[in-house]
Amino acid sequence: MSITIKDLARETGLTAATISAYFNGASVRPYNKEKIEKAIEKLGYIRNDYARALRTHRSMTVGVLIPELANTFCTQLVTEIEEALRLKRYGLIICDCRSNPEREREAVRFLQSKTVDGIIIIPATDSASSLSSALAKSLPVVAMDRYTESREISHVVVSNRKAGRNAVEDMLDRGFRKIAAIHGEESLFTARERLAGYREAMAGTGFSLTALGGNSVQGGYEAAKMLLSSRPDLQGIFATNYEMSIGVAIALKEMGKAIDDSFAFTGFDSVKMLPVLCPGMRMVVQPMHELGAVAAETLLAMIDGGPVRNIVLDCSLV
Amino acid sequence: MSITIKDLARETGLTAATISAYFNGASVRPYNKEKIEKAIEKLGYIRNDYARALRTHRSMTVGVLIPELANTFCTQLVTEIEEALRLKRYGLIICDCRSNPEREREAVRFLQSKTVDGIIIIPATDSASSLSSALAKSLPVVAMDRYTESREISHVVVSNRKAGRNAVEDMLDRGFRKIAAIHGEESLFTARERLAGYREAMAGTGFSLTALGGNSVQGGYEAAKMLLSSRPDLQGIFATNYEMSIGVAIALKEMGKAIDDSFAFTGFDSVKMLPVLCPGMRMVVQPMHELGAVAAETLLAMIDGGPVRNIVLDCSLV
DNA sequence: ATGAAAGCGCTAACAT
DNA sequence: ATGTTAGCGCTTTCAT
Repeated sequence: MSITIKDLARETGLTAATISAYFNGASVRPYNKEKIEKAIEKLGYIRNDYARALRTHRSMTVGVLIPELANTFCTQLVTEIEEALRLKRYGLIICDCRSNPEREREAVRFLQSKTVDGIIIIPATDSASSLSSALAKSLPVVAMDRYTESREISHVVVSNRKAGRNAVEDMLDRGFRKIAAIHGEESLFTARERLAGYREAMAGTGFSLTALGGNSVQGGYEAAKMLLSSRPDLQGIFATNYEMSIGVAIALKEMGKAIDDSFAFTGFDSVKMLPVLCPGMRMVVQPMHELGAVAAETLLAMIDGGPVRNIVLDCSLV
Repeated sequence: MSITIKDLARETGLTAATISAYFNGASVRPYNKEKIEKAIEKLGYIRNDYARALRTHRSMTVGVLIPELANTFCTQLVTEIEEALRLKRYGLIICDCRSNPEREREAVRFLQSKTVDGIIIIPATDSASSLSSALAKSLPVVAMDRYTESREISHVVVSNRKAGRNAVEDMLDRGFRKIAAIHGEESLFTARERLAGYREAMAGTGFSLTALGGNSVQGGYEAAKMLLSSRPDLQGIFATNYEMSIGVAIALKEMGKAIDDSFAFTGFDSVKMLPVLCPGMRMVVQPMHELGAVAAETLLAMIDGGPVRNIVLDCSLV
């Protein structure tokens, strides 16, 4: 079938154990080392991770489980995680579950059947129930973006409420008063928290106006149009996620509403798109790089027996 | 360590071989079947794919290798592929290589070390050299989106040139004459072909105007602004990929240029964004679902000893 | 520094 | 229908 360590043994006249030793950094006579390397090259040997993992109970790969591959936030995060793990010589198996808890559960089992050393998940719901099979085996798990109710897994999230509060306070500080929020379903942890931040900031002003944008471009667009036409006195909009921010920006452009002394717009996350779509606006940006790095680091620490950690990172306003 | 087939054997009083037979669909006494299922449930058994693959030389997983996780086209395609493979009970390992040939090569080896049964790749370059280690082991490979020079791998692509030609001919048919193309680097197969389609369609008109948009939102935006301001007589724009189409749409909106009898815009692929950003425009859309399905099907056929196939699918104009 | 031998969890003859 | 046995490719004592 495939080239194995035995083929290398035959080729070099050494034994499988020596070849293995070579791969695992034990000392090998320079002369033999050279022979081994030549044989690897010649035969195109690639180590079989399955066999290795079977023996060592370490696969040097971690599973990353996200709700949607189509979601920019998720893929950005995965990219950062990958970057961080690759430095530690860990591989990645990426799964998505189409925001479907049933599939999420399946995916966890898939990852376990590949004997990953740990899982980083952006949970599709606030529940950790799809992780039960992993937790039963005390497989290390790090959840990102939202909290689950589980105490056995680490969490790496941003301070959504504070980010929302800061964003709105910044608008207030600049003299805008009548600010509306366009938010996602309150069943979502992040949407709920960011909206709570808006409410905290607005509490003193006596003004409050919120519209559901369903976390979609279309939803944000429609909500913005609705708000702007029904409330011509509106002085600002705060949108609580990427997609809705895009929708709002499109609506503003379409209605000829400029970002100036009389109107402010603060969106979320849309670093690439928004600056060209809507110059002058402000944005809450999540520390993607740090999120990925910290999640990776936390997971690896757990794999090495480290404790569960709950880490909250701050967003910045740009 | 983990729960193994032996634990099931002990729990049920049967032998490992019987449990294995159960998993592989052989006939097992109903009474024992029930006992096995109960034990699986009780112990939370998850089959170890590594051990299984080690024995069977089939991992029931395929590798999917894409240039960028951040690229919508890629992730959409992966989603479709996943959908198709899941029906055949195949799992997926997704890798991205940041459009870096060196990483692509590494990723291929990573996938091989996981003994995937085959690879579906959206190549980062026109070369198949990063696949050499896979081809050396005659691992089935399907390339998507662009051709490579290799005859050992299957290709599933769209008729880019024809799509470009059709798109532009459609504009010509509607009476627009002075049509410009905003295209990507000609080193890219798809960009080159789509531009060639534009040229073929425009050949009879005596008009030709092209601008490089670098396949980015920003690039498309700038190219459109440049074209529109330098050529006020322009009657249409054809943008040859997703990102540039978005950029063009933003530019049009910003310049107050409407899609009407005097101006046409045809973009590429942006099914979700463009309709809200720029109603009335036309779009070339690639048959994502079919692409994914055909690629999956072709790969599975190859895994079962089927031949190399080169498949070209048509795009539609919406 | 290298070899011999056992075993990781599973499947595949073969025997019963 | 089930048990016995051997072995997939690798690592890991334990000898040498």
